[in-house]
Amino acid sequence: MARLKTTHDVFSAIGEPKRRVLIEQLVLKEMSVNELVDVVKWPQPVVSKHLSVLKQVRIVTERRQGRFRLYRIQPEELRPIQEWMHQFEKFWGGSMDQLDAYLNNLQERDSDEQS
Amino acid sequence: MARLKTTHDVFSAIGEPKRRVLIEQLVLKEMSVNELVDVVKWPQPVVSKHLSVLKQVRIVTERRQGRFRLYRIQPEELRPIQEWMHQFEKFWGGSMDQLDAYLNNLQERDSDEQS
DNA sequence: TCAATATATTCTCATATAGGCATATAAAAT
DNA sequence: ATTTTATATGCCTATATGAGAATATATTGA
Repeated sequence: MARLKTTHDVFSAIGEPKRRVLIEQLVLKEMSVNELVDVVKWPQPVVSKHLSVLKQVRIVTERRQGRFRLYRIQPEELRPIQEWMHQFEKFWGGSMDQLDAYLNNLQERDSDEQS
Repeated sequence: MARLKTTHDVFSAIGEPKRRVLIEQLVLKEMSVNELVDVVKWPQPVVSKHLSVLKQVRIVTERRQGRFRLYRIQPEELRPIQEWMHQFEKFWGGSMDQLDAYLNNLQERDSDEQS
């Protein structure tokens, strides 16, 4: 037949670049729709519609507070993606890049505390 | 205006479930089109078309060998996704699941060597 | 050369949106 | 009650594209 709905699949949901931008903002902090509009500079309905998709796939939740609707990320819902990515890790740089990065980070933090 | 092409974006490319299935197979080993058809049981043109998209975004490369075309995964191309996912790791299970797993692994290997 | 095999391409159709615009809804403030 | 503020919805259009069917292309073999 034709294409399939992206609105019920986490993988497709993050396939849309604007939705990734919204996610990147909401990772930083819970925000209202107009706060997001201020940041991304898209028309409010565009933001609301993408949020609606993200809400349907449960990547975000909505919390009402007076006139505002506060959107918050639900990182657990993105786990399937992380898990799907595991299958590639064995190909990557000695297979332990992330660990290296993390250890380096720890070291840097240690030095910071000592200084 | 309207939607954007997925054919030039790694994130959108893996948004399509059938393409993820093909990737999952090609991670295991380089395969020809008909080998893939045998595995997934879809019409050959369907497989070829999805491979074409994956080739355009460079997730796979094609190598000709006689009448066959062997497709091989290019894991580096999926790195941007892995990197994008990093931003969520701090939310997950003590924030250091993967590291914990790795350290445990190291320890086990140490014990093995000692035994 | 001709047939067989392996794969890509073209054409068509159905459908899923992304975004624009206008408007509806809902809560708060006056 | 009326207005203002915050957000969602509905309608419309353009376009992307997944899949089916038929066909084209390319390579090997007889």
